[in-house]
Amino acid sequence: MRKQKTFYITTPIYYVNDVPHIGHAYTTIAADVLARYKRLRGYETFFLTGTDEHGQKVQQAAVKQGLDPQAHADRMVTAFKELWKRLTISNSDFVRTTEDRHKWIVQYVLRELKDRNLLYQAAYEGWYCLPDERFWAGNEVVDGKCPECGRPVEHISESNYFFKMSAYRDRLIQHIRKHPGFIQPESRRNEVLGFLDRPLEDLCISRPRARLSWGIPFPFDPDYVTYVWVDALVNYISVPGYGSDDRRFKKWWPADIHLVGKDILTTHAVYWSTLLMALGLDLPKTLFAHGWWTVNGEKMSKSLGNVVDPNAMAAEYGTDAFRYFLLREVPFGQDGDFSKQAMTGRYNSELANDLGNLFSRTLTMIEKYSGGAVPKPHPKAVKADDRRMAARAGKLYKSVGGEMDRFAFHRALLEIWTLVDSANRYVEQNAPWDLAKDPKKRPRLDTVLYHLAETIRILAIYLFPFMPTTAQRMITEIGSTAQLDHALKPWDYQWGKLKPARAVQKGRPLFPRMEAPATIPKQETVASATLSKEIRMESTQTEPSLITIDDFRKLELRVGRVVTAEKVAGADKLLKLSVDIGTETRQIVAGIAKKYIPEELIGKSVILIANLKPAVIRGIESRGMILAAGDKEVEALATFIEPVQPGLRVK
RNA sequence: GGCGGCGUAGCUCAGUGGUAGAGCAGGAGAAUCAUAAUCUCUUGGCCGGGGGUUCAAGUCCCUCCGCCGCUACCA
Repeated sequence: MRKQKTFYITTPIYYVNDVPHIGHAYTTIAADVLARYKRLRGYETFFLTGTDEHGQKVQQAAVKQGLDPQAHADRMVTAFKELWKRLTISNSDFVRTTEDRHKWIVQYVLRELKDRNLLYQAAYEGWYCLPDERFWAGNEVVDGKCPECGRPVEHISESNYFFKMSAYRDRLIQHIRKHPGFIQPESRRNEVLGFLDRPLEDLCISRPRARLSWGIPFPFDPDYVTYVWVDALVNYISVPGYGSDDRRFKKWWPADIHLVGKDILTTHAVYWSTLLMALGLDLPKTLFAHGWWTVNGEKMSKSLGNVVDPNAMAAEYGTDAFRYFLLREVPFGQDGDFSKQAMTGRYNSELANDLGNLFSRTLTMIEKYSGGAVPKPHPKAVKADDRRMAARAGKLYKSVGGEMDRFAFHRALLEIWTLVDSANRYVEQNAPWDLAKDPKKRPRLDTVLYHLAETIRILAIYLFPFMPTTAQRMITEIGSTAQLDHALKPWDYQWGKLKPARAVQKGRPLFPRMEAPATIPKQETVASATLSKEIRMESTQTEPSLITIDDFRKLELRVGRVVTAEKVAGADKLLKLSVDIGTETRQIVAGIAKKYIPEELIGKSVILIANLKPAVIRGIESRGMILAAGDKEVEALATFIEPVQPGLRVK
């Protein structure tokens, strides 16, 4: 008997310091798509996700809320579990690092490392910021101050356990060179190799209990808890049975793929790989680092208040449409931008118009012209056009499979859409409404309608990993009894398997068209973007990055009208402006000369911070500041949609 | 600073040394089964600048400009 093919896929376990956002959703959805795809193709699949619950930040967050760390973690875990349910995530298990089954194995791993003589005790030295309870590397410290809070740091030395990571540097480099697919995408692989070009140091894997108690105790030294990364990474082997169930562990390890965000690639590529080497275990077959999402072109952050809530998106667009967008919009591995405009654009044109409408028109025609049952095709009425459709559908098995196996989700969807597009063209070219007018053309009409129905059945199979609910609906409404959350037989993918004569059941549109979001007036985005930038600067000082309305009120923002503008001699970026703010005319120096020529600014309304401390720039006094969008270079001045009086308060 | 990558249509990007492409957006038309959804045709490029190799360069080499990523022990 042939051995059952297996597939083991993981997401990172998510740190419970944060509520789930689009980044968490992205990784997990991608993993779910792969898991469903593999199951459909007959692989026994183990799909693991979970939560990482120990460590300093969790402890701090819990203390802040007056909670026990475990209680805090319990609360956060619910948010993740509920989100995965809502996003139809089909994980096989959900691990929490606070569970005994995991803690136990982490201790087993530590003992194993100790027995193999791979641990030693030494002093960990570094600059420590006491209020932040955080270490900083020498090059991160700015003038002896903490780069995060600006308070002085002290050089301290504490005893810790170190893992002899440095010993594995060469082996790891060799492994990465020998297995080009180990780290993907290739650019990330190069980064890791670049990282390994430099000396690799040993890894400090303990924390003194006196400083941090929320962690897994060292089994052989009660004064220490385990460094969270070691704790967390071990989940990939603790759950499938390392140290507890050899047979099960052999079945699943090495993992086929660890899916991670690009921010945690190094920890996986280096810490995890060397730990596995130390334990004498195989490395995972693939480590794939995907990109990050920005929102409306901006970095997502709490202080900007633009964090995308996956729950809200699923509620607004539907889970399947949200899943589709995330995987279709951006080549997997690259960064992407999320915006409601882009989301709605793809939703309407690809899901509602192309796919949803194809489905709708097909079912309607079967109802109208065929009494509501899938007609039987007539062999003699089959034409070249039909054979082309069947051939196109047949090609998807390989082409979609190839792209999926390369983790090129957007290309897999493009492949699937070639069939959607062909089907819409097929409808136009064969015009069933014309065939229906002539009873003699009945065989041809039946054949055309069957081909459309069968195309939909096949589309549903390929769409299932991406949009499970929609795909199953398509299958059911077209009159098939197939269940897509099970492995299909190879012949199920073949043309002609849809049984005729079954009644179709047309339901609500798959994807009702949506109103495009009103385009955000440019000025509005600009103003808020620039404002937030100011706020961001301040907010890095304090722990909760939100400001209160009172903080905001400290800014005296006023409408100004530019009266004169001239270049500042000897400075290529500066303009000297005089700005009418109603009660007076202010002289302001602004760094906008690369973008605007002085003449075109005269008469323009701008937003001015009126209570900014005056500054002297290039010997010219500047009393205030005008708002503009841009990071390093100014891209646009903030102004107003309606004409406004100078001096008016902006709030 | 070091290492790596990118710069092609309004936007997002594809492009093995051999006549510059797709999707979206824009323009024109056809059709009426369909969620006004579809289908056909179409406008639009000093391929970042300069230099070189070659019969031939978006593609190879050099250089400049611009943008981005990595540069570990908080997760």
